[in-house]
Amino acid sequence: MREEDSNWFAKWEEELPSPEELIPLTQSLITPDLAIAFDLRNENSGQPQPQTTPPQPNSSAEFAGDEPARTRKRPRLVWTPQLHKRFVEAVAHLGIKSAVPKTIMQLMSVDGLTRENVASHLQKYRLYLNRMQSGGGGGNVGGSDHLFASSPVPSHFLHPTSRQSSENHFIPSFVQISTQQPQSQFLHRQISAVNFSKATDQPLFLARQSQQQPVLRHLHSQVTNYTEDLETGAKTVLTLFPTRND
DNA sequence: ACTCGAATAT
DNA sequence: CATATTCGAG
Repeated sequence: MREEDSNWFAKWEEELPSPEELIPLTQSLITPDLAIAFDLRNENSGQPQPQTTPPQPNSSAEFAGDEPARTRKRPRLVWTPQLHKRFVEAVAHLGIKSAVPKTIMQLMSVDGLTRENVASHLQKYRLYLNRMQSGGGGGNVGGSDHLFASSPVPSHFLHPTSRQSSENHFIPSFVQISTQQPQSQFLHRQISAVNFSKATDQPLFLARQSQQQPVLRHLHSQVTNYTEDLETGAKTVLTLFPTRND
């Protein structure tokens, strides 16, 4: 079971779009301590950067003095099943009602993913949901919902009957710690510290290594078992995402 | 000023 | 068809 986890992650990693640009979004959330703790070094120590990146309009004259404005033309985002899955998970945790592009995007925490990307996908996803409840339970799978069909639709997505506000049902969070250094323990301590100190009121810091900058987010959460995994491997990923019963 | 979201464009 | 962009609300 654990292998599966690492597998899905590996795949997920490959899916990451836009390797070049980062959304500055959360940088301000990064505390000095964490910044240090997660000290990202892209020393390609063992993990190359595969990225099935779509053709990027990057030829050769791009970096120069010109700065990588994020207002550049990004390649079309391809919603792979993995990406969509993450999307669904995010929506599920936010609650179908309160899930809006910005929040979803933040939860997904996918490098390079924009609010527009999510908005567009969300629009389509909603249509899919409607079309699905209208069509009744009769499983008429039109030939075009393959992507959406690839990820199970949480039950509460379909019934409008109130209830099920779901917000802090589960704690969506994931942490990627990339460290092959003796830092690992130090790292997890940092995380714990942050988590515990603010646990009462909230935030836990989510971290994920990206190209050059760490992306950290805070969510109210109760981290459960990351230490375990952390100790286990040098490079570990733990996801406390859905997992109802596990 | 910002973000949603339906409509529209590519 | 899938994704992007536009643009009028709130």
